[in-house]
This record gives sequence, C-alpha cells and structure tokens, in this order.
Amino acid sequence: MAVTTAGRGRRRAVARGTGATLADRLEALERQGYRATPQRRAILAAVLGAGRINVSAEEVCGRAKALCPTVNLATTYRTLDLLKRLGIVRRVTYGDGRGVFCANPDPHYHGTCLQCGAVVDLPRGRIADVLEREQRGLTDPAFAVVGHRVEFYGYCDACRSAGRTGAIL
Amino acid sequence: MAVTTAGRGRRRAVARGTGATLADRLEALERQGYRATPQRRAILAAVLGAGRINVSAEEVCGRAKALCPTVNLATTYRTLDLLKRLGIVRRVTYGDGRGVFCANPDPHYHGTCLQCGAVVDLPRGRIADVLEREQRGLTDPAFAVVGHRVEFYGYCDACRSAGRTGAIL
DNA sequence: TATGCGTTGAGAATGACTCTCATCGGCCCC
DNA sequence: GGGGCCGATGAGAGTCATTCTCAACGCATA
Repeated sequence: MAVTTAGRGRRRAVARGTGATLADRLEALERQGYRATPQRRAILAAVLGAGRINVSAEEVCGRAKALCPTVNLATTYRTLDLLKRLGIVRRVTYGDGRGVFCANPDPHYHGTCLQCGAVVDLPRGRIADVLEREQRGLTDPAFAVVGHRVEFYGYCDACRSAGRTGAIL
Repeated sequence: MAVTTAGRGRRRAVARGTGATLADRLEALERQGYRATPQRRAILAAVLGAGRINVSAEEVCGRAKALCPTVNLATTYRTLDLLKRLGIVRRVTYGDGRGVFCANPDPHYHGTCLQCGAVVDLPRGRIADVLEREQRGLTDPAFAVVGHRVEFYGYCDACRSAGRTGAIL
C-alpha cells in the first residue's frame, strides 16, 4: 500500500486510510499477488465512490455494474471479502444484521440513521482515547477486553433535512 | 426445571438492574394484554436462564423445548420479538450479523468473544458517563447523534481458561 | 355451550450470503 | 506461436437466519 503523506501528523502508522486512492489500493491488491481485474477495479471504485456513506453488497454490485457490466453479485461478495482480508475495505454490520462496506480502513466509528438505516463514518475524535483508557481499567472476571467498537444512533443529514426524525431509539 | 408462574424459592434470575424476575416479566406481559402461555413462559425462562450469556433464537428454542416440548422456532421468534417490543428482552447483533437475546433490559454494553463468538453482558461503569458527555460534544454536519452502543472484543472466561486466545482482532 | 379472537405449529417464503462448477483468460515455459 | 497452468469469473443452487401464511387450537367471555 502506497503510504501517502496525508496522514503525517497522525499518531497511528496506518496512513493507507483516508489518503489512499483507488490506484493505491489496486497496487496493494497486486502486490499481494492478486489480479486487478476490471470487475475488481469496478467494485473497489464503487465502494470508494460512496464516500462516507457505507454501502451494502447489493448496492456495490449495482454501482460496479455501471462501470463494468459483467460484474456479478457472487463476484462482488468474493471481491469484498478479499478486500476485507487485505485490509483495503471494512465490513460493518447494521443493527438488523445486514452488512455494509466502507472504504476507510482506519479505525473509526459509525453512525446508524434511526430513520433510513444509512451507516455513516464518524471521526473517532477524543472518544477513542477516552474509551481506550477506560477499557484498560475494565476488569471483569468473565471477560478480557482487547478492543472495542462504537456505534452511534441518530439521524443522517438527508433525514434531518427532510424533517424525518421521529423514529424511536 | 419446571416453568412456574411465580419465582417461588428460586434465586432471582437477573439480580442486576431492575431486579425483574421471571414472574415480574410475565406480569408485565399480561399487564399489556398478552397471554402468558406455556410457550411464552418457557421462552422467557430460557432467556433468563442463560444469565449474562446472550443466546441465539435457536438456542432459546432448544432450551425452551426442554421446559415446554411444543415450543416451535416460529413461536420463539414471534415471542422474542414481542418481548423485545415490550422492553422485556433486548436483541443485539453479532459481528457476523446473527442476533442474540439478553434478559437484561437495562442499558449495558456487550463483550464478543473473538474465539467462540459468545456475547456477554458487561457493566457500563464509568464508560457510559464519559461517552455520553463526549457524545454531546460530537458535532458532525452529516450526523446528529442521539445515542450509542459499545461492543467490546476480547476473550470470554471459558476460552481464556482453555488457553484459546489466539484469534486476531 | 357457543362465539370470538389471540396464539400456535408446520412449512413455505424471503433475503443475505456462500458454495460449486464449468468456463474464461492472463501468464509462463517450451 | 502453442499449450498448459491456475487464478478469476458468471450462473445458479445451497445454506442459514428470520419472517410470513394459514388452518387449527384453546382460553375468555357471553
């Protein structure tokens, strides 16, 4: 993975994240010995094209089809799984169990819209530091904590703009 | 274990939080106008009997069958959904999308075992206060936060005891 | 007892995801 | 250039968790 200078000021050494372009990620794929086929390019471009909004496998397939008509749903799942294993994309799970994919491989949190179910990337900010500190102090005889994931509930921009904020938590 | 209408003689199944017993919850069910049928009693007892370990619908069905042999998987899902709507049980989703149910209706966090996938209730402790304070300060133009959920990763007691702690995050 | 309706079991349907298998198509060696 | 190897693909079947449908059951009330 080509490490860009974009994340220089960050403490974490994972600079492949927000700064990594489509080309960077395709290069990473090839460096691991996998072919950058037209289908894989289209699928990766589809995930990247969604920006901060996380997309389902079916959505990725639809978007990828517009770029490469031969893309198939099975190939989409296979490719997303491959990209996930290589750390190029992440998979998160909706409250209802549906999986969505995001192109931001850096640790971050997610916001799930209570109204439309959209999953949006959120910056970790100070919360991560606080949680990591607290997590070390969390001593429970029944469970040894090694990491955490936070999911925020709320309303996405589109639903708020449309005045749809009535769903209950 | 027989399904009794009152928790007579039994220790409280869930002594934390509200301290609601099986009898309390059945009463809540009836107060809302629903019948406390043998199947529903068995299903509720099955969830309560799991204690701090959260159980899948299939597991609940299996445990409930031991108490009331006529319990069916469809009835289990229906009843769990009803109990969830009444706030008597909670449903949380595994990382892989599978749903598990817990009898603790109070807000709390969950620990998912990286090795065996078990989901364990964890106390919120100081983390909740810290997160709620931070959450109010989280101003993002794309998302309005109203609540949060934390999932910790780690190793459950059984896996640690057996030395199975090799799974990667 | 009769009636109404909430609840049930069985099994089909659904939706997300995974697997299988024949085929395609780069790449390497001759 | 030709042939073989093997990774990658599309189509469709299979799996798994969950939900829906529908006829039958059984409790409560009249």
